[in-house]
Amino acid sequence: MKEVRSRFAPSPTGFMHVGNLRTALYEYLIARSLGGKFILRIEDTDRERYVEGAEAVIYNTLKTVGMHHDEGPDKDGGVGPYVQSQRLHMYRPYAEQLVREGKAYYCFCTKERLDSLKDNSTDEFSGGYDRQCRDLPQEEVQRLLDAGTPYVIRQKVPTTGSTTFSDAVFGDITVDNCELDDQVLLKSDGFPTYNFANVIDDHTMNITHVVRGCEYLSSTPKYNLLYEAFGWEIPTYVHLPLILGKNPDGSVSKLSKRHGSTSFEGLVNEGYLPEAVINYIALLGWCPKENREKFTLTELEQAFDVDGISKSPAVFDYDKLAWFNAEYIRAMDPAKFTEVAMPYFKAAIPEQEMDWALMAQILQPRVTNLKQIPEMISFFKELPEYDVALYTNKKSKTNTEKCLPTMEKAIAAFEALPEWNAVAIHDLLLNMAAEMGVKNGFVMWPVRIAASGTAVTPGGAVEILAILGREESLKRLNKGLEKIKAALA
RNA sequence: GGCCCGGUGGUCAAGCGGUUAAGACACCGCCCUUUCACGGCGGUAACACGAGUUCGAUUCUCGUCCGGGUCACCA
Repeated sequence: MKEVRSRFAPSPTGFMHVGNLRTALYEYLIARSLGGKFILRIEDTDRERYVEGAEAVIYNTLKTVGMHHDEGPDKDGGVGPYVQSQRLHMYRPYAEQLVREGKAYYCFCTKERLDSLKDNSTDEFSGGYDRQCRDLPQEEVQRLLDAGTPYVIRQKVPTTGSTTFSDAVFGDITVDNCELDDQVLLKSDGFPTYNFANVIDDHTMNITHVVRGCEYLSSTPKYNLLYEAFGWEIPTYVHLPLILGKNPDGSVSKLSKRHGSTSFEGLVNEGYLPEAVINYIALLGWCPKENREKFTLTELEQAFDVDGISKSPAVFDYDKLAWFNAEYIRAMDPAKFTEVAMPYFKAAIPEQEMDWALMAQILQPRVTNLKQIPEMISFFKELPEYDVALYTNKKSKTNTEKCLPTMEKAIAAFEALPEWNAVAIHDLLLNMAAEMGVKNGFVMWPVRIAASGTAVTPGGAVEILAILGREESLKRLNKGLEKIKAALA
C-alpha cells in the first residue's frame, strides 16, 4: 500500500489563524492515524503579504502544540525544496508540456480586454474568459511570441460534459464543465497561479491527501482536470467545514477578529493552554467514535478518522474552550502549574515573596484561565477597602455583631500561635469553632473577610492567612476588628 | 445572479428507516462546603418548512425557506 502523505502549506502571514491550525491538525492526524508522513511546505510567493519573521511563527506553533513534521524546509525528505519561492523554476516546464500536448495554450489578451469582458457580462451570463486565444493559428502564436508580446498560459478546459470528483467528507460532487473557466496556469510574470503551483507541488511531493478548507470545494474540479491532463493520480480530497464566529446580534459569520482572538498566539496570550486549544479545535468539525471529549494529541493520533469529519460549519465557542482550559489546568501537575502561573503571580504581586506553592495550590482548582489570576489574588498585595456588610453571611449565621467576639478571640489566639503555617492555623480555627460549639463557617467567615476584604477569594481563611504571614495577617484582622467596632458603635 | 455545499436544543454534536432523539458546554435548581470554584444529583431546551416513497421517516427523494462558499494573471 502506498504511503500516506499529507501536507500543511501555510503562507507566512505572521499569525496562525485557528482555521489554519485546525487544518494543520487534521492533516497531521490523517497522516499519523494512517501511519503516514506529515510534510510542511511554506507558500511564500505572495510578496505583498510577506511578513518578516513569519516562518518562525509557523515553526513555533507546530512545536508548541507538538505537531512535528516529517519533512519540511528544515527536514529534507528528497522532494524539496519545501519553500515555494525556491521552486519557481519548476512550474514553467509543466505548463509548456501541456501546451505541447494541446491541453493548454498561450493567451495574449490584455488586462484591459479581460476587464471589459467582465464589465459587459450580465447577471445571467457572467462566464469569465471568452477563450479568444484558445484556437489561435500556430503562426499567429509564434508571431506574437517572437514579438515579445506578454502572455499567460491557460488550460483548455472541456466546454461540454461534466467533471466529477470525490471528496472524503462530502462525497461525489459533479460540476458542468461549462461552468469552468480556462484557468490561468502561468501568469504573465512567469509565476504560477496558486492552483497550478499547488497541483504541481502536491504531485511532485507525492502528496496523497489534500486537506483544506471548504472554500476550495468549488475550485476542486479544476484541480481534477489538471491532474487528468497530466495523467497523474488524483489525491484523496478532504474538505473541512468552515469555522464560524458568533456575532453580538446572534448571527454567525466566518470567524474573524471581531469575534475575539482568532489566532493561536492570541489565544495563548489570553491565557489558554495550547493543549486545550488543540483539544477544542479537534472537536470543532470532528467527532470521535467513542463518546468522549478529552484527548491529548497522542490520543487524537490514535482516535482520528476521516469518517468522523462533519459537513456543516461549526461556531467557535469561547465558553467551551474555557471549559477545556479549566480541565487542563486542573489536570496539570502542581509543580507545572506553579511554573506556568508564576508570571501571572508576579504580575499581580511583583515586590513580595510568598508561599507561591500554596498560592498555586489554592488557585489551580478554581482558575479557568491563567489571565484571571492577577485579579483573583490582588488582595494579597493590598487589602482593598471593603464594606462591613461583608461580615454578614446567612449560611454561616453570622453578622457584624456576632463577629465581634469571634474576631477578638481569634486575634488573641493567633498572637499566641507558636508556629505560623497552614496546618497550625487550620487546627486553631477548628478548635475554636468546636469550643464555641458553632459551625466552622461561623469562625472562618469573619476571619477570611478581614484577611481579604473580598467576598470571593481563592482558597479559604486558612490558606490566605498562611500566605499572608503572621504580621500582615494580624494587621488585617485588627483592622477588621476596628471596622466592626466602628460599625456597632 | 449562476454554480456548489450545508440545516438535530443557545453552542459543539451522536444518530445512517422503528430510539423515551445520546453526550458535552452554557443556563437553572438541589446537595456538599470555609466564600467562590471543584465534585455529586436533577432540570429547561432540538430534528427549518411542505410534499412524496414507505406499514413506518430526524434518517431516502423533490420543492421552499434560511445559512455559507465560490465565480481573478489573490493566495
